[in-house]
Amino acid sequence: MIPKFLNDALGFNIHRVGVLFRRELIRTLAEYNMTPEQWQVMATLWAIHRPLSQNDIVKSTMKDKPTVSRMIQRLEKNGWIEKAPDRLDARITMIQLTGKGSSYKNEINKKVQSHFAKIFRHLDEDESIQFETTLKKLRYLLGDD
Amino acid sequence: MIPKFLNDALGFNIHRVGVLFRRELIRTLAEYNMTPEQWQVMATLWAIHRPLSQNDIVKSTMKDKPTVSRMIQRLEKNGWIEKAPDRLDARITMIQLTGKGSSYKNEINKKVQSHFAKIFRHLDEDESIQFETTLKKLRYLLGDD
DNA sequence: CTTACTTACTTGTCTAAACAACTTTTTTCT
DNA sequence: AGAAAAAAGTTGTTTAGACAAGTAAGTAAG
Repeated sequence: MIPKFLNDALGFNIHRVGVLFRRELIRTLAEYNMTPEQWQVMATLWAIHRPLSQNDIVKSTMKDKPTVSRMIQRLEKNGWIEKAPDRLDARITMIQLTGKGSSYKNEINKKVQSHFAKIFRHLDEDESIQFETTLKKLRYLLGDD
Repeated sequence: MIPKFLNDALGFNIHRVGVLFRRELIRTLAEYNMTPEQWQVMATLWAIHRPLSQNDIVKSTMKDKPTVSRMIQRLEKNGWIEKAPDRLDARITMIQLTGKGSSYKNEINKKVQSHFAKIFRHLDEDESIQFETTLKKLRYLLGDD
């Protein structure tokens, strides 16, 4: 049984660390005019190597449809991606990287990687693994599939 | 569907758990027409037992001045708090609970407590403590005072 | 076939975070 | 005392999340 004060502290600290983490990432990505959330979408496209429907992006990013819809509009406006209607199903909009979108993959990912690494190199391996395990358990408990 | 490197990134998981946690809290608080962020401000006022300046709230909630300014406007509009100018320093706006704001303390906090408890009772005590320790270390590393 | 349902996506509204720029009031410095 | 700096709040703009409601296209069922 976890003491009441600890429950509070856990919820509070998770949120607080998440906020701090995001704030640093904002500054890391600012020079590319890209937000952490947009990076998340780009990282998915970079990883999968093929066009994805908006709905695929909804599923893989844990964002809702309106949020993805508007993020896609902004990524398109900034020239990172482009939309193409699906040939077989007119409801579907496929999203693919532009030349610019593809070309920045390594540069941006390298910066983000070192942003992550800068923080986590201070944790030893056991601690990282344990932390990760608990996070994944929490994700599961919170119904994240 | 989530790219593996992303799924494995600690930073990503921290954020994801934070988002899931907040989502549940939104539903817990919806019946009071209160957001998790507004609850955070109310919880601070409930805990301190005396009026706070907006700047005190800025410091204790890790939010910036514009965010707090507008949150205070909404909390006031919904009758949870009221503003009063400071007698000695005309720059300062003191924030205090209304009767309504005070009266809901126990009811709302109880709901939030059980929201937290529902998740964390699945972690044993050692795991909770280790997790908490790592979170605090990360907060420190991220420059949170 | 056409009515109903489902899927994919968009639009609108509200709240919040980040950042810049601003006003007003107080403090500091010379 | 007067100018400069700092502190406390506010306002504006952009992005994002949550939720409700909508459109358009495809599927299923009578």
